[in-house]
Amino acid sequence: MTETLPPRTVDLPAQWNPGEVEGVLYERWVERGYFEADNTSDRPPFCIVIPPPNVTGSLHLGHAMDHTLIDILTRRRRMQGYDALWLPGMDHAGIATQNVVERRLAAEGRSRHDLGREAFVEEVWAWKAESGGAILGQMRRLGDGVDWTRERFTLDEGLSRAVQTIFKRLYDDDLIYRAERIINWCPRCRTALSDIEVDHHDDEGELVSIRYGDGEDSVVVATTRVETMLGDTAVAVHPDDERYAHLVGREIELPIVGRKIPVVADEHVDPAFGTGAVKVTPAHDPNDFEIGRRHDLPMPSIMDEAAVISGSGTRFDGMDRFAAREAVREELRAQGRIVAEKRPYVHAVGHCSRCDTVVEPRLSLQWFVRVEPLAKAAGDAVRDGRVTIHPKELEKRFFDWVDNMHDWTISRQLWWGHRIPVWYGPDGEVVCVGPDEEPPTGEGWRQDEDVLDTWFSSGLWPISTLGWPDKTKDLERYYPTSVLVTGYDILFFWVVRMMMFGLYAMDGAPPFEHVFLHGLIRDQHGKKMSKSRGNTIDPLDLIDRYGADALRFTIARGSNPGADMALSEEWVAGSRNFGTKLWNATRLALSNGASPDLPLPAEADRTDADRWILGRLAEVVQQTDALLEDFQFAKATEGLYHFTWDELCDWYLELAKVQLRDERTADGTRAVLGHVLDVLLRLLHPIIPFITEALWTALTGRESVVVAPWPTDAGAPADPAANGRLADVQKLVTEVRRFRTEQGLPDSRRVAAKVEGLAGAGLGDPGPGGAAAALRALARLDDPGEGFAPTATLDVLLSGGRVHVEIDTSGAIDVAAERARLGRDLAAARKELEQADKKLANPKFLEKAPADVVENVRTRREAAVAEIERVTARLAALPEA
RNA sequence: GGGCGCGUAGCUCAGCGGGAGAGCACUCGGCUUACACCCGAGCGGUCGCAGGUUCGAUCCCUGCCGCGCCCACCA
Repeated sequence: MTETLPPRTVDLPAQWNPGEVEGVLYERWVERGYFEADNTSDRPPFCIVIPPPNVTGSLHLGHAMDHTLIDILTRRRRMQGYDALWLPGMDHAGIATQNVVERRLAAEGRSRHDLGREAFVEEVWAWKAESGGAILGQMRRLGDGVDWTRERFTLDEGLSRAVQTIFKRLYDDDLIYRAERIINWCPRCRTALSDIEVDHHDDEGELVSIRYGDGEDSVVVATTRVETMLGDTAVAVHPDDERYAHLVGREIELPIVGRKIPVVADEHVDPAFGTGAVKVTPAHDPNDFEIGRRHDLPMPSIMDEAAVISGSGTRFDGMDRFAAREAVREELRAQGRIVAEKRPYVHAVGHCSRCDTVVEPRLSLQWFVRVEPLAKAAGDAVRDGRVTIHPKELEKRFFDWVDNMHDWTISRQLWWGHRIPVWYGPDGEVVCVGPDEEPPTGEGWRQDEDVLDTWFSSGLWPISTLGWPDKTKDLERYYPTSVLVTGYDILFFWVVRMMMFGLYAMDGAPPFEHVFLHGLIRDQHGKKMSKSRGNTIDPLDLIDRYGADALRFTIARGSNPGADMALSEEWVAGSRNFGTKLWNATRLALSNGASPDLPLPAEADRTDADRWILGRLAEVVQQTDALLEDFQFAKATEGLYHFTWDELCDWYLELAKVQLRDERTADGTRAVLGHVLDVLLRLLHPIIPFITEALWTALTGRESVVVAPWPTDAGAPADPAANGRLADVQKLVTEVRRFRTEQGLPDSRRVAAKVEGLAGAGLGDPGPGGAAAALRALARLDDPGEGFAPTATLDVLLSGGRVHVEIDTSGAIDVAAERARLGRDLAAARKELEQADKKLANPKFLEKAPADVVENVRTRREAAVAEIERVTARLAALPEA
């Protein structure tokens, strides 16, 4: 037995006040340099790319999720001895940013065109500095260890250089080209969009069939976009379509416009759809454009950049496209050319993903990335295992996308972003300027007006933040980065782009080894959060009211790989409650002198409860470690939650109270408690850093749990015999409690009881760690005294045998309640018996099922039989109601 | 139109071949010297429907119904 140490004096307030403490702890960690990486270190590197928050005004739950999960991974790695580096990012060129400023201007009745390019860019910078700084400051409240200083995220100069470098390389490799193509055009943003920035959803439109030409030379075509007929330059039919064979090669007259247009034969036309004839508007439809190219058709554009009819040479010039649609249709109707109409006609229409304006396919001169070789490299990196996607189910989506990706439109007709580094000379010269080259000067030279897609620069994040294109120490040490954590919704936008550029720029080395894709946070009913629905939750508000740890714990606990999570305030409150529970458990332990510095009792001196909790601890350590390694945040968190609450607090602490009151076991219990809490707090630290810091430092007196080692080997191997006895004690206690409740005995009232059969059931230990002591304390029983007159008896079947409890309830027992309770037990046992009998009566089951399964059923049957016997006897012994 | 996923307790979700689980909500009883942000006990489910495979199916297969997401140039 170890010598008794005086209880440690502790300074733990009765209450945990996250609002007061979290910020202070965070500042302390920063001051002590815990979050700083050291590229000269010989520790293994752990580098993580942080998704740039979209600057739209405030922190939202998506960011909170990214940062919480990233911080969990990183804190664990630090504890494991890694040299961890964050690559925090800001979205530099984002359309969202520009949109915010444009909206602000619009509110004042102005537009960017009133300001001019330079003033507008200034405006955006100002806004970005203000809001971006604010957002990043808000991030700190989550406790992530990111150095969010201005210098860190404003890598404008470096990023510009990286952008220019990669552009030039791709251009020289013929992987960037400029061409006139049909692209997605947003008439409101007045810019080109890539495919991915277009959302398709079903809209109610109309399908109008129009007769072109007259008499023999007439054909009926159907369209959902009547107004585009002003730009028609042909009618196409399938080459094998006999109905129209006679028309191919002839010309028919286009109504309204009066132009003669040819009928061409093209494989693209589906003879089974509609009339089998299709109008061809090469400048306003991607398919028609292809047909136009194959047949060398003219491609007149009949709309301007705001989607207003223009240059058609008709009276419709100057009308908006939708107004023109009606006007043209009515004109055709007046001419008797409308053959049929279907309205509403529901069909998919593309919308600008940012402003929801209906996208207009538009023929224009744009810059493109020739995606095929880059996308193939990205696909191969996953196929050959250089990059792993978690969860694996999302791999297919990744491959489908990467293997079928169209060329990427990278030019944007916006003012905020990286300018395309191409200069045009007075005689048609085109010069792509590299980062260390001087752009040509002189009369008539001008730079391309367009800027690059935001994802072009964002795609460079893992390399540009490490100093690329220079061969820096950071790049050498931290590339490829370890993990990318982000929502599955930007897999294609961002992840794929980073992979394409990273692999290209770094000669086949991918930008990260693992991609972990988390789900989206939804409201309590699983609905998408949106301002219009009014179901948005402000993470800062939650942090204010419940603490950052509570929000982090909630996010971790709900974060099943690839699945969305429903978040409600109740969940956050529940997490806060967990923190409080942990706090109070530690307070109890400390006030009883628990410490991890005390030596664990020798094997032989351990009580069953000690053995059980130490065994469970070892399992929890092993399990938590494995789950976090596999990005299973929810399971890891859930496991810790149940261990802490259901096992440690509900059972071990209650049993420990008994052990602490007895000299023989007090010191051992202090040691076990101290040990278990020490390890548990370290396991929980990545998830809830603040409260664990406060508790762990109080418990251990050491510097900080941030730099404490991650537990790998703790507790003790499981002791099945002790576990079995403890399970019996738990069952015994629960049965007595159940009986008490049914009999309406308040918990506060201790009742006298005589317990027999403990020794026979293997629970004969009379000491503080034994069943009798536990039963007295946890089931609130007193030893029988003078004049003990039992009024009720209770039999409990345990694995080791039957225990008989006689209880003095000081009065008649509630027979009806007792009958009801026993009745439920009997029903359950009979059902169990029935199921077991059914199986055992089946010869095929006995023949084919594995031996252990059969054995298990037999055991259960025996238990059921014994239970029925026990309950029946009890029922018979009860007085008549 | 193609692909993926989901339908398990009132709600949100785990479990995914052999005894139906958690949190919240609900009912009853308790301020038992860590904790009422708590403790104890309990109620609650033909595991979407119909077939099939199997000794055995919530779990595997097929079909259907309902829901969601992603992708898509069919007028």
